[in-house]
Amino acid sequence: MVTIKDVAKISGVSPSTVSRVIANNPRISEDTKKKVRKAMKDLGYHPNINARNLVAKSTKAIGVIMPSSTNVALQNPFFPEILRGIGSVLHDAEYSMYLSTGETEKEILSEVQRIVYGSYVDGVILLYSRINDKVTNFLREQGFPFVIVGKPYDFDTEINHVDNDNFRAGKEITNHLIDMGHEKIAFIGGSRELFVTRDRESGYVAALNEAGIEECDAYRIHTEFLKSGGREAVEHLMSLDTKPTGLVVSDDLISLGILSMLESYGIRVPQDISLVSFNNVYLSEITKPALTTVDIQIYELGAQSAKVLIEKTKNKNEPAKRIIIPYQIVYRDSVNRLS
Amino acid sequence: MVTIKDVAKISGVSPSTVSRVIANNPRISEDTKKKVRKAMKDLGYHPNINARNLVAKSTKAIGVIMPSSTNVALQNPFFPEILRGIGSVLHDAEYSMYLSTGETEKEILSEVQRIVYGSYVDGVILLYSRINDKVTNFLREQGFPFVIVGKPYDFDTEINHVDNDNFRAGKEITNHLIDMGHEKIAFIGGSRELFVTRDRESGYVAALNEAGIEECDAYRIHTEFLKSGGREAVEHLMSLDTKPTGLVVSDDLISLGILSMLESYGIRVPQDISLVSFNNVYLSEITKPALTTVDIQIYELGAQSAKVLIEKTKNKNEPAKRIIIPYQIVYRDSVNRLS
DNA sequence: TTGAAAGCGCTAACAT
DNA sequence: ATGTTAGCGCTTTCAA
Repeated sequence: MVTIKDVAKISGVSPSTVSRVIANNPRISEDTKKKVRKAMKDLGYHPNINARNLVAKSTKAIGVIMPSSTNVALQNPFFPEILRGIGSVLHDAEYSMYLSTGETEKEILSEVQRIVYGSYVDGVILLYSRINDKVTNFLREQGFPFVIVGKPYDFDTEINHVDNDNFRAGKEITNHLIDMGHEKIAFIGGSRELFVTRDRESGYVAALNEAGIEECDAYRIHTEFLKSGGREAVEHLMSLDTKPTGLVVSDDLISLGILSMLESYGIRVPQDISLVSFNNVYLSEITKPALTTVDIQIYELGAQSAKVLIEKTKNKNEPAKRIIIPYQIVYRDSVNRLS
Repeated sequence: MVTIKDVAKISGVSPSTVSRVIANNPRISEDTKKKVRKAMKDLGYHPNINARNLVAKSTKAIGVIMPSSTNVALQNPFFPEILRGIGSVLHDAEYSMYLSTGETEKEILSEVQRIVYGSYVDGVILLYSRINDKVTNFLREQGFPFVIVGKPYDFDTEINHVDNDNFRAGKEITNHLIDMGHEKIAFIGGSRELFVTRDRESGYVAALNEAGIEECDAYRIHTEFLKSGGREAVEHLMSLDTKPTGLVVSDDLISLGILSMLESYGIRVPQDISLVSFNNVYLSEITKPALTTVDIQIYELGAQSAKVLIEKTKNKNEPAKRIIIPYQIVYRDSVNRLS
């Protein structure tokens, strides 16, 4: 391994001068810089990150916590896309990304403790937000820089987070259905533990209320992701006396399952029932019909969270931020006007 | 920060003894170990990874290179799943994972050089395999431990790789179509640059040949992923005088697009045309119809590659391995017997 | 079984 | 503008 000393020897300066050249210290003459840089190149020198981190007490690395699990919901294309957003910002800032996947909360917590205590990273991005999350609590207690993609279950003025206005989005997309003449509108959401689900559902309820449409419990369904859940939801809805003519579904992935179930039942979208959903994952474009859905800008969600976190790691006094990424409704073919 | 010295002071031993306790050195008496461990716990001591790496000249970390890009193909659920497989093995081995995403080959190369030269990681997993890849070349020249998920374009006896037998899989799934009475079978694949595409296609061709079915160029289509590509493929195929009755599609994601296009044309699957594909991403279960597809065991692909790589980093003399993960055909509803 | 001392590669006062 | 020195937290000879 080529060290700073080798470079120093070859270029006839001291190690500290080499170090200063690396840091591009302005008090080093251009001449020496040139000389040293040449030596670095000739020798193929690259700084050893561990030595540097040791003294700098900073790693220029961010930990990303991705709740992996056998649950297929986490095979969501959401993740590669948000990683892409994070990665892009980190790359520009010359930070690295440290990815932790863990199945259980306990596993995740011990991972996080390891990387925090061991100075692996300067900050952490949480790609999930659960009610009463131990990881969040730990990070908070440690005063360690972190940011949540989504909404913290508590202390939301103290905790950095990047989110959409899911309430408003839920309301707006429901209103779209109402504007198109629908009144019997059902909501199909994922786990109630997740804030996204709750917020989107509240928006849905608010829209109904404002429009003077009575909401009914039978129209609000929570399902685990995908196939089986989709089946139950559709079966339940279709067993009702007054069947809905519109569906607000809280995730494109769930919509896929629903779409498939509806087809089994010979119910056509949008002719027989209209459907809107959330995320605008690329899949929503290639379903039949293509989905009218809320584009939540996943990439941006990732990019902004990385940006906020880096600021925070650089300046511990940076106040906690809440960043709301604007959404946009993408109108496609899954909604019909009810005449 | 609590250091080894603090622990030493509290427990009344020397720093080196503490270090030995951490390493669980057998020559330290159980008594001292107990004493030291208590002190570590009381103080909340955690080893500083950078200091350790610096002297150990090993990081117990693996770099994973994920070709991110705006190309939606990379929003493939394949990635979260393979990361899950890798993460699980790394976690058990107490390794950490560095994730690098890069848009261009140049960007990826410089990332890889940075983490290799800077001793960020002990080894690298490449989540892609391109023809004449600079990154592969670099790693090979450096003699740096790495493994490719897929097939190396060259030196495949010298390079660790974990792959499926895509040729055989392609042949077998095509044979399934043939067994079901199909003769006019088309192939729709992704980029020809990718070995997966090539191998699966070769398998398809081999099956036709063995069955004495003449292959024709008009039946072999290569498309970029998803929507637009799917459209062209279907339009082309349906403009033919003798339209195919069977389709071998090289990726579930492409199949989704194709399915959607076919439906636009009023062509029913499997009544009018049968379709088989590859990967068995969870989506293939919730399409209408559910897809008959090759389960390539994505999780296993990731887990095994991590395993091989860790072995290699621990023992540089470990010979290069080629690991073939068995596949399995999952029969669902997208194929009809032709009578 | 334990301690003392050196050193991993780098940065950052403090000198000059 | 550059060199000298100390030290980051840890592991590992070498000595006892």
